[in-house]
Amino acid sequence: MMERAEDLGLSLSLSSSLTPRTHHVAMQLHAPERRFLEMPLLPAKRVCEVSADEERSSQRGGSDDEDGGCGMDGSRKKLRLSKDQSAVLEDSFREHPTLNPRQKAALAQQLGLRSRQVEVWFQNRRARTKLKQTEVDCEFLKRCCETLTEENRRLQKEVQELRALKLVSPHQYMHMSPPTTLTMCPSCERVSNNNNTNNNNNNNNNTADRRNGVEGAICHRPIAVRPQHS
DNA sequence: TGGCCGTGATCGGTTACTTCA
DNA sequence: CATGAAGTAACCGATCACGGC
Repeated sequence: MMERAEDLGLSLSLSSSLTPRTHHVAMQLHAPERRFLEMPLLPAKRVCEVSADEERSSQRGGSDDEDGGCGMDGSRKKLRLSKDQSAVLEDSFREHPTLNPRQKAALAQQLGLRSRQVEVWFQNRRARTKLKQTEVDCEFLKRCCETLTEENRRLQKEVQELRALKLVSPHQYMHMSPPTTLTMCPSCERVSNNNNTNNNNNNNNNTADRRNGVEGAICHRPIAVRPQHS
């Protein structure tokens, strides 16, 4: 039998390869099983307004009870999960950020919730995890931008100084060693020595990318190396 | 007591798949 | 058999709204 997407070690993040569609495809592989689990045992509508999702839920959930948590006046009554319930859901989420119908039903039964509630909890959890991750990524990129701006400022200043030196003292300029500061990428810290070549740079790339993890993926620029004087 | 925040619930849209004419 | 429309299920982002602080 095919493995579920969540069983393949895929996790939710901005860079995750687990797209909704790929996961959906995985879920679809369980279609017969799903149809069995989702037999409408209690198709009756509730007294209060029934939304499209809720209606789907009552058709899908099967064993869901009738109490959707809304009063006779149609007002929402907010459910608060207990600490134990939250802990179980969190553990389960860490294990698989998405649930197949069987897992959802089992979890719902274990916690005494409707499967729709478990489903909503996971949807909200995924959305809010992604939001947090976006904030973290944003902060990281902001810092990167600041660092690069500062580096750029410094390098421009250095270029200015070198140009000035070239005008004032061409002989000294021609015989000075290349500035090492121009041979290191500030974001991925790839360093090349003065007699390096592009091949050396490429050899360093993989190592640097591995070392830096996500950060290594930020830098796609060629390393700025001052041309050697002939 | 009003504002803020965390969070459960809802809404509307998208996509992939199935069924049927 | 191929095909397009309709139906269904699952998911998502945005938002609402309750309840605690």
